[in-house]
Formats: sequence, structure tokens, C-alpha cells
Amino acid sequence: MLINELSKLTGITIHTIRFYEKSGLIQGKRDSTVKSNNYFHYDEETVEKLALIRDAKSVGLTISEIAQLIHAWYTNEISTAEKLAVLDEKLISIDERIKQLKEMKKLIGQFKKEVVQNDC
Amino acid sequence: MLINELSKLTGITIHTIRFYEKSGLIQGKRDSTVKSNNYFHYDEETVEKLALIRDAKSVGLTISEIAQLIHAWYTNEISTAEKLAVLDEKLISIDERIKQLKEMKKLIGQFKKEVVQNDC
DNA sequence: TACAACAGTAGAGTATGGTCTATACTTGTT
DNA sequence: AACAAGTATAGACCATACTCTACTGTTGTA
Repeated sequence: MLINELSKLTGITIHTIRFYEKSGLIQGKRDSTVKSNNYFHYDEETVEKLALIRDAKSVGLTISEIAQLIHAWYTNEISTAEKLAVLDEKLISIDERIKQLKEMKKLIGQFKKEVVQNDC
Repeated sequence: MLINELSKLTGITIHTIRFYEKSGLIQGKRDSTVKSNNYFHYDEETVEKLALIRDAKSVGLTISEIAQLIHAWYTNEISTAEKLAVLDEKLISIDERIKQLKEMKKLIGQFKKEVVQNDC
């Protein structure tokens, strides 16, 4: 499919898709039998990747972290052990963020108590 | 205290402190009895606020979210009920982020399984 | 064949959160 | 008085993650 269809299918704008392509997150393929244009063609794997990008972004991963994740997932250049290592790294950093968020909840809880006390 | 002392006390650079001041997170006071300069003076409350800013930043709150939080906490212009409402809002958005992070963990867990399966 | 719709590239612009530089005035010490 | 160190303001610059504009070429339909 071409970029317009990909955009409609995923709900991600053409601009943003091109930005992701420039950032190395996805890659369209050119049809070498066609000489008249340079249109990129995208497959189902790209649709999947864009869904992954959206999920990963929603939890605050950066573009370069997502790039690592996609690399770990789709390439055959790295071993299973290495893929697992990248994924485990992400799990650890996510756990770290969850821990920080829980600390922030505690902090806000203290604030609430103090607000109520100051009101008396 | 002047900005240099505040910076040394908190470990936050003078540049960043000025940026926070411009962003409305903290406010130094000028000594109106001194006519020769325009130096800002900072108190213990500012030190506290900078600690709060650091905590809040570490869990991913934006400057404007932190501004709301500080406003809720330090101003007397808003009622206790309103302060609690702002704090509760933050708690909800933190819970939302934790939920998203847990979903991401699930997703990565699935990836790990698939990586192992593909290896067989 | 005309022309709208779509494709590509390059590069500018936006928002956030800093980080740093230039310039100028003030303070403190010798 | 000289001079380093400290302070203020304005604005340039950086990275991230888009978002948009300008311009050019291609495709498809009337």
C-alpha cells in the first residue's frame, strides 16, 4: 500500500509517518520494476510497527527507545538472547518508572493530609 | 539567600533556576530598602519548591503540571477543596500512567514469549 | 489534454525544557 | 582605584517529537 492508505489505516498523519521513516522506525520499499516514480510501498508489518510505536509512545518511551525495541523485535541480525536482553532492559526501566510514580502518589497523599490539617 | 547560594544548596544550576523563575514555578523577592541593585532573594520555601520540582520532574510531570501543583499547594487564593481537587486530578493521571506502563509490560512480555518461540 | 489528487524531498516552524552567551551593572577585596 | 566574582536581562542555541510549507513530479479521471 502507499502512504495515504497506510495513514488512513493507522490514523497517523502522512507527515508523522514520514518523520518516523526518517527516524528509522519504519521502512517502505520501492518497486524497482517501476521507473516512473519513487513511491514507497508499505506492508502489514509496517502497520504492526506503527501500532507498536503508538503503544510505546503512550507509555512515554522515546523515539530512540522505540527504535531499539523495533530493532530487537524485527531484525534477525541479533540473537534471541540479545533480543531478550533489550526487552528485559525495557521492562526494568518501565518498573523504575512505575516505582517513581508510586512515590509521587505517596508525596501527593502527604500533601493532601497537610492541606486538610492546615484547614483546621 | 541569593541565587548562587540557592543553586549550591539545591544542586540546580543558576540558569535552570532562572528558567523556573521565568516559568512561574518560583519567585524571588527584591529588597525594596536596597536601591543599588535588583538582586532577588530566596527563602526556605523556594528550596522546598525546588525539591518538589525535582521529585515531580522525575516522575514525568511537565512544568505546567508542576506549576498547577505548586499553585495548589502554596497559594491561599484557592480553597482547601480546590487544592484537594487539583491533587486528586494528579493522582488520577498518575494512576492512568501506571496502568499504561503495566500494559506496556504485558506487551513486552508477549514479545519475549514470541521471541523464544521463534527461536525453536 | 487538463487538472485534481497524490507522491517525494528539503527545510522551516512549533512546543517543551532546558543550557549557554553577551552585555552591563554591583559587590567585595586588595 | 583596580579587578575578580556575582547578579540581571535578553536572546541565541540544543534536543526531542512532531507539524507544516514549498516545490516538484506522477497518476488517474473527465
